[in-house]
Amino acid sequence: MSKQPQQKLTNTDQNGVSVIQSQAHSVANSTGATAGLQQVPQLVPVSPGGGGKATPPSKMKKTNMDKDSEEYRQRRERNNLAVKKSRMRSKQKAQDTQQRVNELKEENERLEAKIKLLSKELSVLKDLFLEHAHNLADNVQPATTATVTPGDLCNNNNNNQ
Amino acid sequence: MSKQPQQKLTNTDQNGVSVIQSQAHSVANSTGATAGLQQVPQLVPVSPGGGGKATPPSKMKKTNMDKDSEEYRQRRERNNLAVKKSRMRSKQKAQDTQQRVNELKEENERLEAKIKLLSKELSVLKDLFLEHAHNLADNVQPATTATVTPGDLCNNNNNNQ
DNA sequence: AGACATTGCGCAATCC
DNA sequence: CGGATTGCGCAATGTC
Repeated sequence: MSKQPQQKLTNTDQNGVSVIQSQAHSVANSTGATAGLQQVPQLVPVSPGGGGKATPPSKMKKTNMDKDSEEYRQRRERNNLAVKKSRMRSKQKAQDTQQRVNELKEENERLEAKIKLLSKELSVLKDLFLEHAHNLADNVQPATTATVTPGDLCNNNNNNQ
Repeated sequence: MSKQPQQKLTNTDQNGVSVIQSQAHSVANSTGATAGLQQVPQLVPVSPGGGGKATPPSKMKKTNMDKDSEEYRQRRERNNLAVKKSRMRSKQKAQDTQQRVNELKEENERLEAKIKLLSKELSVLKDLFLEHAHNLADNVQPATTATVTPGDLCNNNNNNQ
């Protein structure tokens, strides 16, 4: 959804002239408001100084900065594609991460439940032992007076998944 | 640190046609309105004759798409700000999510360790219990196959992923 | 050194 | 009307 008028000429290469249609109007270009004020200092590959490394042909940067250049267009298109891909991946990753959080949260709950269960079991068992110790100490042997039914301890571990 | 001068230059015709306009002008750059960089001046010559601009009931769409329009520039700037903010937030959120994953993973390990411990404890106690039961059984009825204690039901807690 | 990947940013459409 | 989102293209930069 969210479709917007956008022409996606997937011109898979094609030498010769075409595609590039230039519509003259809409001259909106130069940053009008910015009446060419102080421009940010552009970092320049200066360095030669005292004969440093071999400064390669210090030509102008990209002699063909011409947007008309076919090569330029080609590069742009490629980059646009790459950008799209990258963003898609990024988004996907974020989504995955979010999902991971959910999964981990779920598992955490599960584990905590299990801990609770085990703790309870342990507690019961310990009580049982204590009680028994009592009985022994009292020199009494009422067989199973207490509610010592091992069954309670055994019917557990019912969690799966 | 990665600040780069940048220039804007976009054109997307409302028609949906990607207009490629080429203007072989010099590489005049401007507007470095990049994050927290100076670049304060940004005023356009105020409209002469005061500002009694009555919003014309324009039926036409965007008659004033003029980039020169002060209003336009203002809107753009505002939007740019909003965009920046939004993106910042988005990024922050992603980061937080990632961190959450890490935290959850850590906690998970912690919980699992605890489970392991509890399980072990439980196991030991149960064994003790069984042993004791055996003793009792031996005293009461020395049957050979009397080892049919409920233990069989209990030796289970050893399953974890 | 060329190609693809990332990233910051501006623009415009759209959502709310 | 105005901020918030989002898709997209551009250019600088990073990485291989």
